[in-house]
Amino acid sequence: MNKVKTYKSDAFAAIHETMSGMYDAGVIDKKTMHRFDEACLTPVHAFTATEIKALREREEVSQSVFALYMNVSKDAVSQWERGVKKPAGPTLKLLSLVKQKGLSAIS
Amino acid sequence: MNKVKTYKSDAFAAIHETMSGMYDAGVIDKKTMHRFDEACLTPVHAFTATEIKALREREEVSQSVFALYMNVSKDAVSQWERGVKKPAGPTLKLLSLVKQKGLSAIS
DNA sequence: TTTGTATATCGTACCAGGTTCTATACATTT
DNA sequence: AAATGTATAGAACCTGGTACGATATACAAA
Repeated sequence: MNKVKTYKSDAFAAIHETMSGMYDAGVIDKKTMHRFDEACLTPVHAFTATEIKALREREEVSQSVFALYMNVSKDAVSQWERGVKKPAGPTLKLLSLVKQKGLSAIS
Repeated sequence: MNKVKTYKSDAFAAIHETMSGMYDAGVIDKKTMHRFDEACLTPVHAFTATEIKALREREEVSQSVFALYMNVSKDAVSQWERGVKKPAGPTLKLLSLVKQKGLSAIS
């Protein structure tokens, strides 16, 4: 974390570089830098079955196509929307990305 | 899939809208439209343990921070890089996104 | 009407990925 | 010397995701 990362030019990159510079300059410590990384992440909250279905229908795709984007089976999507299985971990992360940035964010 | 989606203005959106228009006009059928959706997705290939470690080090973050981005435990990242566990499904999708667009793509 | 396609539900069963816990080791920091 | 950050290691557990059918509906075309 000592070097300044080579980011694509977006808001996040700019802020991160600024923070990295502050760390390099000794203005903030590693712990703060770590907490900053946490703060930068999109919050990953749980999704209810109906929320997932609403999200998919907002994107106007079928369960099959939605499954393709998420890289899961169509059965998985069906089970999410019926409350049979509850997505977690990386799956929640993907759902959060779609909710906040749209399907194109993960295409 | 009948209506044209309200996309953010990027290349993918433009192409997708064009394709949707072609579908609405009857130029292409549903099957083609579906195959188009597949083609638009970033290919999700498997990752070896060393590839994952190299990817993380390219982004210059620790296993803990990388785990935060992926929304998994730090142990999970460690297991990936040692070949103990092999990520699949949604996890592979996230790794692919990071590889092709950088960590900022999933922040 | 009949046929075919696309979509979605339902049930079963299985596998393995991810979690949690603990312990160890090393380098850096204070 | 003590504390912290990073990474490895192994074990047991749980459940998410997969795969296989079968069923049902809606809609368009033959």
